[in-house]
Amino acid sequence: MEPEKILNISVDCVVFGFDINTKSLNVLLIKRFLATQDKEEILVDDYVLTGYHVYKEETLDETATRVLKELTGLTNQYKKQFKAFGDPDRLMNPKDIIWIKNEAFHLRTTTIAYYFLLKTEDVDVNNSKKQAKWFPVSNLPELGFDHKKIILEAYEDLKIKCLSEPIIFKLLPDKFTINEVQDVYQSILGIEIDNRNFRRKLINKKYIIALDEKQVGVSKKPAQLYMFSKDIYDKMFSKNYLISI
Amino acid sequence: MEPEKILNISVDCVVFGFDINTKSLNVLLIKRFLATQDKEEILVDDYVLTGYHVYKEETLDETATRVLKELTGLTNQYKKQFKAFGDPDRLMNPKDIIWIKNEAFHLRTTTIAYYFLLKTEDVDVNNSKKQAKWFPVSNLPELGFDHKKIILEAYEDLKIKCLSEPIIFKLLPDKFTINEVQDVYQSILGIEIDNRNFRRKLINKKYIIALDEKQVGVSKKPAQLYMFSKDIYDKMFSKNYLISI
DNA sequence: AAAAACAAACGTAAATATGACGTTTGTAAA
DNA sequence: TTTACAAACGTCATATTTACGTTTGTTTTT
Repeated sequence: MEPEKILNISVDCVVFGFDINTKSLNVLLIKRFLATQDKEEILVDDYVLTGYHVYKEETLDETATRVLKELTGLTNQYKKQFKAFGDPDRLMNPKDIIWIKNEAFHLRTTTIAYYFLLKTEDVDVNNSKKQAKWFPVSNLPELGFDHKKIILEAYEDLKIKCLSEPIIFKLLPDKFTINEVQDVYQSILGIEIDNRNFRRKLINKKYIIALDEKQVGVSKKPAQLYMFSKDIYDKMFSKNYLISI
Repeated sequence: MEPEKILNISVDCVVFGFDINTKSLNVLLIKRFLATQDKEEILVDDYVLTGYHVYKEETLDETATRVLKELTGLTNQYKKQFKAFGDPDRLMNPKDIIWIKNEAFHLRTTTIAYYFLLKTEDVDVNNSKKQAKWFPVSNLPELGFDHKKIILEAYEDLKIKCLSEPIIFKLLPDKFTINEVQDVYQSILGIEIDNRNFRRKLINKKYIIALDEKQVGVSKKPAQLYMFSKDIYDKMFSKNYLISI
């Protein structure tokens, strides 16, 4: 006889980090643990996203924020809820059978998936209790559960979204060079962009502000630093949508 | 003492229908019923989205498809899962207290929200058991629960998405005129578009095919009919994203 | 001190797209 | 026939894009 199913809601977080040195878009993953009925923890040789079930008095957003903080120590990072995954058979692992009075119940876990955008340099990977590690999106390790699917859907969403909103700057430090912005686009979209045209286009945006500062400590001509002005951007697009039908 | 909470997962559907005659983007809503503890049904004087809880062996997509079919009889319509709503206090109504052995439990319902795109003319509103009715997005009635919020978030998503993907054609018959396409954009985005420029732009798209047919039964010069070729569109954008950084 | 290396930054010309309009055309109804 | 009117076509100035070539300003090497 099939065990009864008990509902469970969790949040899973795809943490995207851009590495400005290797020019690579990465995902932060942890080693997978299996908890058996006896609460013993067994390390399995693959990686998973971090997630947790939603607490009783918590909103979904709050769960995501909490999960990120526990993993990275960071708060106030850009996050987006992009998809819920709730197939009845999306399970799972021995932990998903719970025992009530000697009767087995299957947990059916629906997960609300979020992605975060931040800089790899902001995360102290070694300080984490969780054996967290960065992997390039283009070269993911073996992944547990349906987490590969979740990462790829987050990535697709990011690709589309970064073309219609200036979220790219969440992956860069406050002060950046034109070429660094180009690096992010190239890395996310997997394309080559002509630097001269890209440069002109970006500099002409009103919301890209040239600072009175240049790079320091580089062994070539140091590049001009810029910042992104959210204020100006918001004013420009407050009412009208960019029409490019 | 606070009653314990029991989890529940539902799907709610925002059914968008374009009315080609009134040139209006509408939402299909039903009168709200309240089921009390005694299973008596009380009609409340506001409207709600249609939704239902997710069956035991159902995927979320299947639930959405089922809900749409029960409401409209239609299958194979464009649908998109756009957001999960799961605030702990997002409910509620008397139905959301359930009684187990004289003990009250609160249902905490997380809803996975979908929107559908179709033509109002495809739905026989009167045939529906549910007292379904179309309302313009710009003039919604009093809405129950957090359904106004859900509709508005669906609408925002649609506005952005229709500028980056050709989903607009899901709101139109297979054969349409240029002006009808313009009507849909104007209605969704709430803007005026210059007809001469719009026309030129649209006709130049390779995936807009002129048919050997014209409108019939109109009392003015009958317009040329066109169709959208998904094949051609997919080939054009199969690999590369439209870069407009 | 001069030269080399090299990314940063600037420049240009042709092709294409856009925005803001005016004009013609084809059909049904008067 | 004529009229009404949306459908459909046309034009021109400006802006944007594409595809390249060239110069500049540091640091490192000679």
